[in-house]
Amino acid sequence: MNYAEFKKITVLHMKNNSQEAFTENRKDIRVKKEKTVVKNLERIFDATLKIGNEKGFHAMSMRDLSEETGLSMGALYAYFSSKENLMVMLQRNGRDSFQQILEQSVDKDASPLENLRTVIKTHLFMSEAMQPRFYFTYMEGKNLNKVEKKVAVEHELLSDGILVKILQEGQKQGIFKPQNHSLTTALIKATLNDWYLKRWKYAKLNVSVDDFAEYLLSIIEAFCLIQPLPENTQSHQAG
Amino acid sequence: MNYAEFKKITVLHMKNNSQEAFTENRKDIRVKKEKTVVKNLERIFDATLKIGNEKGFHAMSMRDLSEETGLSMGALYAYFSSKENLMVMLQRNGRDSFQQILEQSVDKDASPLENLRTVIKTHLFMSEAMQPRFYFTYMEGKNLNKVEKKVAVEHELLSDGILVKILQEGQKQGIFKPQNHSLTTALIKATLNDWYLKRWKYAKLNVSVDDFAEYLLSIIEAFCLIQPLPENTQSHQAG
DNA sequence: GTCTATACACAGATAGAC
DNA sequence: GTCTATCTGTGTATAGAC
Repeated sequence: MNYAEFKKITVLHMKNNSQEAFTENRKDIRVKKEKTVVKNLERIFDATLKIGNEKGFHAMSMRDLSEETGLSMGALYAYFSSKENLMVMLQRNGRDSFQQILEQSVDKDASPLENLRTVIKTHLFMSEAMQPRFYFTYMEGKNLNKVEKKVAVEHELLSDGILVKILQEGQKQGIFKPQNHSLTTALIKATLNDWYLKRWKYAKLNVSVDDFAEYLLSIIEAFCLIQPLPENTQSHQAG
Repeated sequence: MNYAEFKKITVLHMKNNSQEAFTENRKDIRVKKEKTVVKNLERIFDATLKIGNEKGFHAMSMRDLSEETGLSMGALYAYFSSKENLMVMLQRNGRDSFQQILEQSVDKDASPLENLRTVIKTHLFMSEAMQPRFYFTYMEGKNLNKVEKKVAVEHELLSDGILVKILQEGQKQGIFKPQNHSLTTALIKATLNDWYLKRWKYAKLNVSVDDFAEYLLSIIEAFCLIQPLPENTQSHQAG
C-alpha cells in the first residue's frame, strides 16, 4: 500500500466528521436542522483549524472565526456554548474514527511484520490526509482542561496498544527480538508525529510520505527483526 | 557518560542564562544595575516558563506574571518592551549556548560512533536538565513572528548538521551504511524531542533518561552500523 | 436560523509618584 | 528601580429584532 492507494480507499470515511459531530453534540447545538448543522459545523471546524494553526487557538478571536466562516458571532454561538466547548468538540471529533480505522487495519491472518507495516502506514497516511487536524490536536491538546486531557492521554495509550500488541505477537512467533515493546512503540510514535509536526523539514529534504514510511520501516525492521531482510535494492544515499 | 555525570560537568554553563540575556538585551532593558537585572530576569524567565507551560504563553496575563514574580506590572516593563519581546528574549536565550555545548561535545579524535553516542546523550541530557525551557521553546515557537521563526528553523538545521556530519564521516570511514543521513537525523531528533514533550509517557513506562539514551542508541546502531555490535547483555524485556 | 448591537470583563501598556 | 492607578483596545458572550 502507498499513499495514493490509501487515499482512494479511506478518504470517504474521513470526510464525514461533521456528521459525526452533529450526533455527538446534538443536545448542545441550538440549531436543529441536520443538514444546516453538518454544513456549518464543517465550515466552523475548517476555519478553526486554519486560523488555529496559523496563530494558535487562543489568539484566534471569535471575530476572526466569524469572518472566516461567513457566519455572524451570534450564529456561531448557536453551534457551541463557549470557545472552550468548540475546542473540546474539535479535539474529540475524529478521534474515535481514527482509532477505529487503525484497529481495522490490523489483519488477524497476516504476519506481525505485515501488520506492523500496515498500522504504521495507516497512521502516517491518515495524518497526511488530515494534517491540519493532527497538528491542531497535538499543539492545542496541552490547553485542555484536566478531564479532557486525561481522555486524550487514554486515547493515545489505546492507540499505542495496537503497536505494542503486534510487537508482542511477533516476539511470541519468534520473528521479533524480545525488547521493551512499549518503549519501541513510543519512539515509533514520536517519529510518526514528526511527519505532521515538522512538515517544512521533510519538504526541504524532498521526502515524500511514501519515502518516509519506507525509511522508518527499514529502521524498525533493522532493530526488531531476528532474521534481517535482504538489503533493499533502492539506495538511500544521502543528499 | 550518564546523566548524573553530565550534570556535574555542564550544569554550571547552563544556569548563567540570565547573565547572557542581560548582555544581549542591554539596550532594551531600562534597569541598568547588572546584579538587579540578572536576578530579576531569572525570576521573570522562570515564572514565564512555569505559567507558560501550565496554560500557554498567550493565556498568561501580565498580571499572572506580576503575581508569580513578585514584581509589579510597571517593574516588569522595565525588563522588556512588550509581551512579544519577552517571548523573543526567552526563545533566543540559551539557543546559542545549546548549540555551542553540542558542538563542543564532538571530539575530533574520537570515532564517529563515539561521537554519535556523545552528541545524542548531550542533547538528551540538556533537555532533561532544562525541560521547561525546551518544552516552552517547542510549543510556543509556532507563535513567533516570521523573522524569529526563520531564525529558529535555521538553528534547528544547524544543530541537525552536527549529526549529519557525524553520520557522513562514519560512512566515509566504512563503519556506517550509506543512507539518507539527513532523514536519519530528522528521525533521531523527533525521538529526542519526544523525551521532553511526552514526559508523562516515559514516567508511566518507568524509563529513565539513561534507559532512553541507551535504547535509542541501540536502535540507531542496529540501523546504521555495518558491523553489528555484540548483543547487549542487559535484557530489554517488555513490561 | 441568522443578524446587529451591545454589555462588560480583562487584556497590554504607560504615566507619574515615591 | 519599583510602585499604584489608570488609559484604551479587544476579548467573549448575549439580547432581541428579523
